Amino acid sequence: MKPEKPKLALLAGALGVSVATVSNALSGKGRVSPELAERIRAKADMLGYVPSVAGRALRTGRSGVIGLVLPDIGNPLFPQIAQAIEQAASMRGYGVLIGDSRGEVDGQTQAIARLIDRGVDGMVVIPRRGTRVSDIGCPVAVIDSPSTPGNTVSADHWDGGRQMGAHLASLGHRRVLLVGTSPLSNVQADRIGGLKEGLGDGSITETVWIEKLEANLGPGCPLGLVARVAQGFTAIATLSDLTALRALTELQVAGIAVPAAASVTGFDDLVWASVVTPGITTMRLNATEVAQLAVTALTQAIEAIPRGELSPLGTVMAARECVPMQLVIRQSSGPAVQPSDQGQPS
Amino acid sequence: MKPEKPKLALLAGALGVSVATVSNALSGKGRVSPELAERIRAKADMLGYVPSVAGRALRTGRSGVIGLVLPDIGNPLFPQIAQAIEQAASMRGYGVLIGDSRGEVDGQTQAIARLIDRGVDGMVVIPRRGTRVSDIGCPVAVIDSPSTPGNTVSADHWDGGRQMGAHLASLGHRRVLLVGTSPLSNVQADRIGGLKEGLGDGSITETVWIEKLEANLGPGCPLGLVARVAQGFTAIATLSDLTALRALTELQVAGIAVPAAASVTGFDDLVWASVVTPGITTMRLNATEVAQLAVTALTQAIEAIPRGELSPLGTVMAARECVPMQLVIRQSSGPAVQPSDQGQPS
DNA sequence: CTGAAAGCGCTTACAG
DNA sequence: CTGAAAGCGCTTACAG
Repeated sequence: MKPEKPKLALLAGALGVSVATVSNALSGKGRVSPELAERIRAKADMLGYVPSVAGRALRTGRSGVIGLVLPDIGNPLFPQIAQAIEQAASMRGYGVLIGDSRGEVDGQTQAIARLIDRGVDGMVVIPRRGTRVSDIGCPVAVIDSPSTPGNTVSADHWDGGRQMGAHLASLGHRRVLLVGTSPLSNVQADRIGGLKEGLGDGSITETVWIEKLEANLGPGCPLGLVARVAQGFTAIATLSDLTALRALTELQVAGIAVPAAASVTGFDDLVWASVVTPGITTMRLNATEVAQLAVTALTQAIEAIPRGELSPLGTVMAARECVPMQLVIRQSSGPAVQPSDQGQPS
Repeated sequence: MKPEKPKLALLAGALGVSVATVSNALSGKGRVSPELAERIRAKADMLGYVPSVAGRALRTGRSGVIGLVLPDIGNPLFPQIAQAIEQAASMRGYGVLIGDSRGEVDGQTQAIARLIDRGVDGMVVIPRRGTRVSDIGCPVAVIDSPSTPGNTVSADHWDGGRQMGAHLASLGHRRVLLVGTSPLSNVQADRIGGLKEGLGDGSITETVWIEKLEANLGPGCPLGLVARVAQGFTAIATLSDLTALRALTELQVAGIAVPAAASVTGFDDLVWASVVTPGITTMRLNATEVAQLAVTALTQAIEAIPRGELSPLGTVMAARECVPMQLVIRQSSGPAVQPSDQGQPS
């Protein structure tokens, strides 16, 4: 039923002009009289002509595809970022090829290599903790934290921390437990720094790294928050919504009311933050904007490469951008309880 | 520094043979003496030769890329599936292009069209609720539920429900509240059916659809579970881990101990199910196996198309496969409380 | 067993 | 303003 997928030659034949002219008309390179161009465009639409990506790629040396390299699935941010990247890319006419690191240590390197072999024009990489993206033969946009050396686009994790710290301080919290997973993460380090700044000098903080805790007590061990609250901590400021969830339920089960007896906060505004009771106060990450910046910077870097040249080794996009995070206040944070306890922090 | 990316001609030149022979040797089509083939392979490895996908695609009419069409981000299953698909595909030499439906109604159709225009050889689609994937011009593998008409690969959601129902029945639960989001979902309908079967005739169930509840009470409204427990329901069997989380925290905040006073179960074993206290009893979905089946069926369908032919309209893979789900018992389910209440279910 | 040649569908100097 | 021709890097009949 459906007619053969139309090629350039078919279109040209149907119009009685050369393929060169059709190509020029459709790519809008000028060189064609307005009337003819219009006729050609109309016919192309009518026949549903779409240029073959293979033909174009072979001729131009550009695939029109970018790669998206992600750390392993552990990061629940993945869906938002992936969706946002895809949307931003397709608005600019690029496809997005998945390059998953699979949680293996050198998975990232392999994923990058696979993408290069597939001929991507460039890639967006969200590096694994502690990894640096070294010179690879194509433009790269890195999404990480502002304190990452080199050019990256990121949310302003430090300022997000500062906002959250200020929020807690304004509620009267002076003794705050900070809970993260790994001190090696640039993102988490930024958040911690901002949190301390926002809480101000009058506050006492202590930091718990789950990775270390679990190395001793086993995965999924209790975080010992009940004891911490007894010690006088009035707020648990976590560095991710997943940790916040863990903290929230650990307290609830022990009969410690949130936020009446202790506040709990998260980061990123992931799906469950708003679903849980009480809703989790968190910092929203605007994935759409981060993706937009990354893709814009990347495609500009790609398109800046002169035709036919290979990209300079280790091209990294020129941008260094930072988008603000936004405080989302829900019920899990409230006024600090009166200090009714004289225990020392251990 | 790095040498030019080697092309076939370069390899051939370096070895003093024709490009045809190099091509034949590397593709293992026979036709080349074992010794020569070995020499060619060695040289190719040494130079790091990787065939240009564009050249190959143009010549063979195959892109070596499959599309992955996903419903909007709401589905937290996304990461697992995407990762598993990518892995299965790359094992078979295929790349994976993202096609996100963006949550719009006709986003799915648009995503499919974009992928076709990009020249994918076939695609895996996880359809939006109620959508049927109609004839599109390439092979398709659909991941949905076994009760979806047409060929699909899926987890055995019905049997998963049955297992969960049996688990609850064995703990003495006779009055179980079923909580899902939408009755239009094939997956959820299967799970409900299985649940009822597993609970057996001796049980009373009632079903709550969050979509309807929220249409009246607004998004994020309480599920009214406290009242249900007072009515004598001893278990809340939800159809997803996100709903389980919502139920769990709603009960905890009201001081209803889980599982001492009521059990809560979920589905899919998503990341938070094991992080929360108490851990959520759930049915694990083996995304890796589902993806493997889908990709295998898809690539077989692709490779069954004779060279140069376009795929028969609306080719759908031949397979209809189903992988079992696995019960994961955690602390959120326990023995039913003694019936101490004579209220009628409303 | 090996090679010369054609051609996949485009885009782009170059002529006219 | 328009067209004829070359060529991007492969694979595949077809000859030898």
